[in-house]
Amino acid sequence: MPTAKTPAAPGPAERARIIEAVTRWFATAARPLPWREPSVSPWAVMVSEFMAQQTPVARVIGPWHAWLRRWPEPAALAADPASEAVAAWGRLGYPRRALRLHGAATAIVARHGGQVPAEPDQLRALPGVGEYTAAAIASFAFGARAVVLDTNVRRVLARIDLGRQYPANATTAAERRLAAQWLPEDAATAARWAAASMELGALVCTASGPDCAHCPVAGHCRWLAAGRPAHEGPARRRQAYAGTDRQARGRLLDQLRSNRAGVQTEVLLGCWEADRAQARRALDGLLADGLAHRRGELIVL
DNA sequence: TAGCCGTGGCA
DNA sequence: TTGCCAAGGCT
Repeated sequence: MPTAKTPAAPGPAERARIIEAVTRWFATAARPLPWREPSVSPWAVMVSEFMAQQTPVARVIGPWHAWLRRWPEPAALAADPASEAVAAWGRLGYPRRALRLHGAATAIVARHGGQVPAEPDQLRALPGVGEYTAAAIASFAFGARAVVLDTNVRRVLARIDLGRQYPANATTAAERRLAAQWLPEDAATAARWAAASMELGALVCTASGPDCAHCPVAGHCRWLAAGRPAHEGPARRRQAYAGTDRQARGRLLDQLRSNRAGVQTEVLLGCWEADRAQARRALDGLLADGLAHRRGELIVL
């Protein structure tokens, strides 16, 4: 057990020094992600944010390029059927995001003249855009001052400011207030801090095996100073996957993606042999979600 | 609000 | 091999 005592939380002056150090680190250590290029459109940033929801950034890069070649602006995507978006989503996972991105593009055409809105409230109203994604688009695409609170930033703040290994299971109001305290007044600095603190969490202050030896703010971290105490409280629940309805849905959808002309219901159900009732449940779910459709005797995307 | 919703890489 | 976890959102 750690014996070191947790130092006091950083005040405004120390926060400013930490922000300065992290943004300076970011200037040299940032990954060259294509959607960070100054020339990319808000739409391109938005696509990257949808794809990166719960998906490792490295896996997003290829599909992101292909997506924007095919649909360089919201109107182009909105003009195609949603099933094309689901097919192009490929194996990124959580295919409902493809449906939502298509819905968001449609809404952008309907409500915003085909231009991605800059206002967080208008972004937040789009399908698939929650608190995080709205703030991320506002910040990264428009340089706005927004509280960008993703899993990386939550972990960084939990360690630096709270002295804890992990944040709570779900984002709390207290966490949002804390993140707001960290937000620099100046919009440009705030946007840099948002990107830099996320990158620190992704590259250095990782969930498991954080690289404190190379952390630019190791000297300011309450968790490190306290001897890196282990997480207290209930273990973070992880959902099982093998053998679940989710896996069955994924299997069925994979068949539909590779057979765009359609698949006989019986053949489709047959690709999940383990549990007939579960296969049926998965198909019903896909149909209900609009990820699959009946076309005569066939099931199609 | 807790449970759902895919997929794959890595230790 | 098995478990962990990754730029969340929705109900």
